Amino acid sequence: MNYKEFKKIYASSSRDIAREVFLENRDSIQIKKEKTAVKNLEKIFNAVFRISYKKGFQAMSMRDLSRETGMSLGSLYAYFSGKEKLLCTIQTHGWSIIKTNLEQISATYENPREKLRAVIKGHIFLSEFFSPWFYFTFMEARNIKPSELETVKSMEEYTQKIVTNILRSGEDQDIFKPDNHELTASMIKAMQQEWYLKRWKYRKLNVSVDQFADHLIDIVEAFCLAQKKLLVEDKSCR
Amino acid sequence: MNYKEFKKIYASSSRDIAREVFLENRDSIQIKKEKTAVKNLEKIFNAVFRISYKKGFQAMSMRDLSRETGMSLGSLYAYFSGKEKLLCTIQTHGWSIIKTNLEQISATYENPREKLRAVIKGHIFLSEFFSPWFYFTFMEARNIKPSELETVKSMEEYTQKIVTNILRSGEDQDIFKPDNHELTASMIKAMQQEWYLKRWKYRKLNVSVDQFADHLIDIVEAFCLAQKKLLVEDKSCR
DNA sequence: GTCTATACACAGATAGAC
DNA sequence: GTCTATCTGTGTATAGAC
Repeated sequence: MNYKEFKKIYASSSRDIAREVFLENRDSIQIKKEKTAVKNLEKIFNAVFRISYKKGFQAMSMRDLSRETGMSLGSLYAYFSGKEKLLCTIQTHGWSIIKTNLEQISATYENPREKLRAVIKGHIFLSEFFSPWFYFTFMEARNIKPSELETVKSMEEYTQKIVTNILRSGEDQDIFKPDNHELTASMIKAMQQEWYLKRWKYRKLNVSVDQFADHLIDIVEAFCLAQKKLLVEDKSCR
Repeated sequence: MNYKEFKKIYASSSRDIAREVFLENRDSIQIKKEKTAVKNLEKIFNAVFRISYKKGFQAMSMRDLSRETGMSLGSLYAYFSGKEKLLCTIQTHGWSIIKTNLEQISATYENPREKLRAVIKGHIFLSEFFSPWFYFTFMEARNIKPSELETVKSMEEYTQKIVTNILRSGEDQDIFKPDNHELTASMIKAMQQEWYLKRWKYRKLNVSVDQFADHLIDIVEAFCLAQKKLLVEDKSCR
């Protein structure tokens, strides 16, 4: 699977996402007309991403946001009870995007090697597709209040556990060599994160998301595949 | 080389660092007595790191800093002309720590394989030793003003180029296999960053810096070493 | 549902006593 | 060299007109 194919299956527009958020927060949002609410939520999120990318969420003032969205301060507060709530909504929904999609991908495959590939690629493609959400959830994680922080930390552990488990079951089937899988999973995660944290770098280097994902998988497989089988079975899964 | 040995060679205390900063900024710092200035600079930096780690530099108020250091607002402004300058000083010095030390390590080795190992480990050990500095330079990079930002970006490229060049020269000597070395260097960097960005995770997993560094090197070598030579020369450099 | 005007808190920064 | 007191701008948030 490459990114183009991935998009066909998973594509959901930023409008769709805004609609999800609207439905989840119907009671706390003062605007009741779905169409207007969704349209403005989309505008707000995009503005938040643009501003926070440059100077961070904390440094973004509500006046900045008002200017960028073209909406007044009063209107903004009709959509969110405050800046804190806005942050929290984006964080929570960001994580739910990651979780939902990753679970779906993971469930699609059985064979550990294929599954590992799918999950690694899937995560990268997701992060490409929802790149502002991914960047934001990572960079602004520090700013959420302690009570919500637990949720975020457990999400982090959860996505890592998916990979760890694949490596472990692959070891049981003699497909992957035995090792500290938790540590390997962390390294994989670090490389995946690289894609959305330093996207500007790869645009400059002219590296496509497919190239990046393939390179990452090559690295992982060079390390994880049981050595003796490497030469013999190399072509089996390609 | 392991972390313990590394420390013996490169160890410089946070007091030493504070002294370096003092000497570099003698003219802009109002306090002229070296001993007091250095002692307080050290206190300020440590406080900045503690507070920014939790909520980010932007969210830290000068009053927070005053409370944490036990110094008054007035005193703080005798050390720095403003919050912006404080940020800039830490960023600049952080990068100079990285650059100086990495250059030194890189110059010590000749053989590409050894050199690659040394540079990878060196970077991780450095980031362990100066972990607040590394974390801060990464997370607060967005907040510096555009004019200084160029310096920071070029530093980023510089450290990556060191690794790219090692891989390239290793390829010329048939030690590493041909590949997109720029991309590989990026991946290596991402994994190195993982150590100081998610230090809490590894403390929790009980993974030592030596284990982490060795694991990373294993991954890199499994991928980079020219395949045919792998089995034959495996023990040569260990 | 969206706007303008404004309340009130707190930020960064400085002056001047000690 | 360090402190307290204070200036001034800007931040978040709300009230109430349209």
